[in-house]
Amino acid sequence: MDPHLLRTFVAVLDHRSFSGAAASLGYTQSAVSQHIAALEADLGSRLVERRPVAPTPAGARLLEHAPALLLRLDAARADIARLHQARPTHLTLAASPAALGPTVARALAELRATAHALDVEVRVLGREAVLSDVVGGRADLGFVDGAAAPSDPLPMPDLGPTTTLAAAEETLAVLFPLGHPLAGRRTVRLTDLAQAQWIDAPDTAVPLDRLRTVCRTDGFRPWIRHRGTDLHGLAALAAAGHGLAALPLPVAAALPGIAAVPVSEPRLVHRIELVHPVNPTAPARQLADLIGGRAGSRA
Amino acid sequence: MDPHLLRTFVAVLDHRSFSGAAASLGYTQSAVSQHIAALEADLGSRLVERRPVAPTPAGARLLEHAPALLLRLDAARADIARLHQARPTHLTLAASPAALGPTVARALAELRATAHALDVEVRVLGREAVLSDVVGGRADLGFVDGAAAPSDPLPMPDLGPTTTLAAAEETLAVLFPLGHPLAGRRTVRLTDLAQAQWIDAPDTAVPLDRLRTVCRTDGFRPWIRHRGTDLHGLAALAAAGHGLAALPLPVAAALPGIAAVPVSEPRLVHRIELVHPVNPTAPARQLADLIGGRAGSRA
DNA sequence: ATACCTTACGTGGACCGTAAGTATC
DNA sequence: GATACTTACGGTCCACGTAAGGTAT
Repeated sequence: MDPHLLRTFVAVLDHRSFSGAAASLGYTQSAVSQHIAALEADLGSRLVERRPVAPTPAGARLLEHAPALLLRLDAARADIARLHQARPTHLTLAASPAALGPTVARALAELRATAHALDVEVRVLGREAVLSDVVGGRADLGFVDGAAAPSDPLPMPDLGPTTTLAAAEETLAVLFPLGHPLAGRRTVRLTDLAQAQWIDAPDTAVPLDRLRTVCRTDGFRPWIRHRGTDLHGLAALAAAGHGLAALPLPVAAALPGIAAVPVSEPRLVHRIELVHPVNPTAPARQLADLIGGRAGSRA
Repeated sequence: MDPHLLRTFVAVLDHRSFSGAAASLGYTQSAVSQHIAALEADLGSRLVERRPVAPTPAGARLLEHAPALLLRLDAARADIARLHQARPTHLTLAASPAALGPTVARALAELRATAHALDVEVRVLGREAVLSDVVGGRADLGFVDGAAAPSDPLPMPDLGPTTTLAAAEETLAVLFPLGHPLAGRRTVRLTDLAQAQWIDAPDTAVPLDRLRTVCRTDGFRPWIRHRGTDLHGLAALAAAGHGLAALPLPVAAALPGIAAVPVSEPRLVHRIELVHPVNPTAPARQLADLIGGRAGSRA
């Protein structure tokens, strides 16, 4: 179970092709074939079905472990790298789009007021990409958003040694096109909207499966899919009536062409969590302290 | 970062010796030296201080990742192995000593009444060993005990894909020697005992650092150390006045030579959690269902 | 017929053991 | 000076690329 073999295993199933995986990893098809054969021999099970390429049951099990293993391997390397290349004038943030609201912006402004000559970079990414950037050392600090019951934590995948901190709780809102019958309402009940047409925008809005979980329903079925992390594109879709989406009120209220209506039932908040490694860089720690001092922390 | 290198890295720091690690792994000292050198070259940091052998700061970071990585590697292998060697008439349980109380015993008896010819093996181990046996496929089901606030989960290290279930909540008790001034009390307050002499028996009783956490104090200092998983040995130490220990009341009450006094403050329970892989064997699933049906489950 | 994966084979490098070297107690 | 880790060196095995061989669409 060499990590290289696991990496090509994951790549093969990502690309659904041996040759595609080979190209993306800089191997020949032959090498990829040999990697998969070696893994299958080692584990004593066929892992990949060929033609078409798909995981067998055993392969599916391995797929539950392999990405986490590779991520953690990167995390270990990044943790050690951070020890001798701490650049105190650089700060790289990774954030999901809806996490970049007034709370984070204000704290960042406050930090820059005290620390001049701070070189800040912000990367807007999907949720898993934010976490993998933080864990892999490509970002000093991450902000991830989601919906949850008040003061409940967001569910986080296994991250290894990191620190998580509640950064903000905001009102959750639903985006309606301006002419929509509910667009004028002061509040809406999310459960009433379970059967509506929704935009499946897992990296920008609150993911639909998350809405299903917190509302304990199997509604919120996707009507149109939105990939990427573009809030205005999402707003344009919503404005044109392609479906509904859930966002934090402070972010939603600033979007053009739509009406943002707060959610009253069930009692939910839009929550932003800050994630940083256990040995953060100096500016990352300062920003975390600024936000933590305001919002209260948890392990 | 080959897993073999990580394994010898962990072994070297466990043994605090290159030659010791070599002996335990079946390598020569030379190979171990080369492994560490390869790791250090790969990560660009000295990881191990020699003479005496100890982790450098970078090595300490790696030590936070390496055991979890190796455990998860075993878990992946075990998950796949379980797919084609499910033996429906065997059931191997792993449990920490204080988890093997009446709740588990009764459920097991109930299972054996319905499933005849079931070949049961019980392994009593320390907490981490229980988890690593379950995750590594050496046990079908694990029971881990600990102290927590009522209906709070026990803190679990990263286990990868497993299912955890609250198996029982019992009264927490403190063991006193029979002549002790507090031995006759109906209840005691744990916070009053923070400065007492305690037995440090992390694999048998509730670990002292756990008591410190739930009581939010830095008391509960170890007075004598107890290694292994022997409840009667622990009771003998307590009976002879070598220190106090915390155990679940149903278990403590059955021990000879000591007085078991329930804890009234802070509000704590002794909790037992059941851990099993996501694809359990048939008997393991039956036992988990028996216990889950009685105690209520959680993700 | 043609992608696409597998197998055969040769070379270069990685890994381990033996043995000599070096540093620390 | 003894113990314990490091370095040098050689043999073996493994992993990759090239190229030929299957196989299913």
